Amino acid sequence: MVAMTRWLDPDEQRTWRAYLAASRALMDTLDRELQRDAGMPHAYYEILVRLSETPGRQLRMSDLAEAAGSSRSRLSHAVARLEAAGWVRREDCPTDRRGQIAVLTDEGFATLAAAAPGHVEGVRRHLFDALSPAQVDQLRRISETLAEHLTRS
Amino acid sequence: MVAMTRWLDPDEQRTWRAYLAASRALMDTLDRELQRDAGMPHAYYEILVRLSETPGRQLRMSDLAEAAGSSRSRLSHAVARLEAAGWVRREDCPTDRRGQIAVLTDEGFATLAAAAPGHVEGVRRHLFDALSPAQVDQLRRISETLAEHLTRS
DNA sequence: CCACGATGGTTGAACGCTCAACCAAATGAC
DNA sequence: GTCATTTGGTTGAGCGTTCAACCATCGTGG
Repeated sequence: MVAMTRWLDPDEQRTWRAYLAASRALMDTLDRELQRDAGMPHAYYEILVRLSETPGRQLRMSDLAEAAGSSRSRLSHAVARLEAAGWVRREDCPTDRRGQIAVLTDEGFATLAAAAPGHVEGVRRHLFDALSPAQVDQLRRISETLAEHLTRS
Repeated sequence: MVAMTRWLDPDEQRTWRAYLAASRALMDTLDRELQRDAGMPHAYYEILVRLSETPGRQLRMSDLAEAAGSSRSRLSHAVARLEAAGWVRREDCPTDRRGQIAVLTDEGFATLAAAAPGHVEGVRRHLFDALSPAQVDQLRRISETLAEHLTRS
């Protein structure tokens, strides 16, 4: 028994293409701005943000990977670079000898603090300024639904 | 005069983080599926799609870059790989000696045709199946607004 | 007609991500 | 206690993207 492909109807096509174009353009723009103004890609910025929000500004590698929506491998490479930049330091975990703890350094925090206003301004300009309050609400619900759906599958 | 940063309020924060998580998870998933099932990343799939929709299945490099939302450089590298795979062929442009035309080969078309059902199924499962018809409509409007806004700035 | 700027496209180096392989430590079964 | 499995994390190779530099050709003003 062959399952027929459930092709996209014209509305879905249009939606999917618009979504692709918009999300690519948005992330490309923000990534370029961040690279230009702060010397780091958005993925690295997000790692620093997650660390900065944590008591002690530190997190187990695994937890940090989960928080940043990253694979272990990606995070490992990323933290290696962030460490070379002096923004993060690695420490051994006292309770689990396999564990590593990534710690945001003062220099990393300062770099983040310097980068944040410009980046937030970018997010506002490129995303929120273009949408009505109702659309922002819709986008939140849609995104939460999708994120939920994707982690369950 | 120093402009104060217009920080995100809690709702906007939540929206932005949900959006980031969802779009990253969605594209990561689709990219992985496409790589596994068709041996190409999503960006390359999209290039083949654009070519396939065109009369003669060919496009000037510039036009193709625009259609695929890609930089010239990215496209140049990508087409080089697609050419090595035998899915695309380059031809000289008869009317402009600077120009290059990317042509989808029969083999490229066949590969695309083989990959499409699985990919479309993925888009449906991971995106449309999770959303109500109203949400799909909202997502389309939001995306079109954003895409428009981003190309104007 | 020619000089100059704009356009079309490519290239190579640097960088980030993915994938699979790998090691070490923890956990659980017997 | 010992062995197998799972978990935590790293590594290196291969690939795709970016950025800046570059070359060739086109179009235009003078």
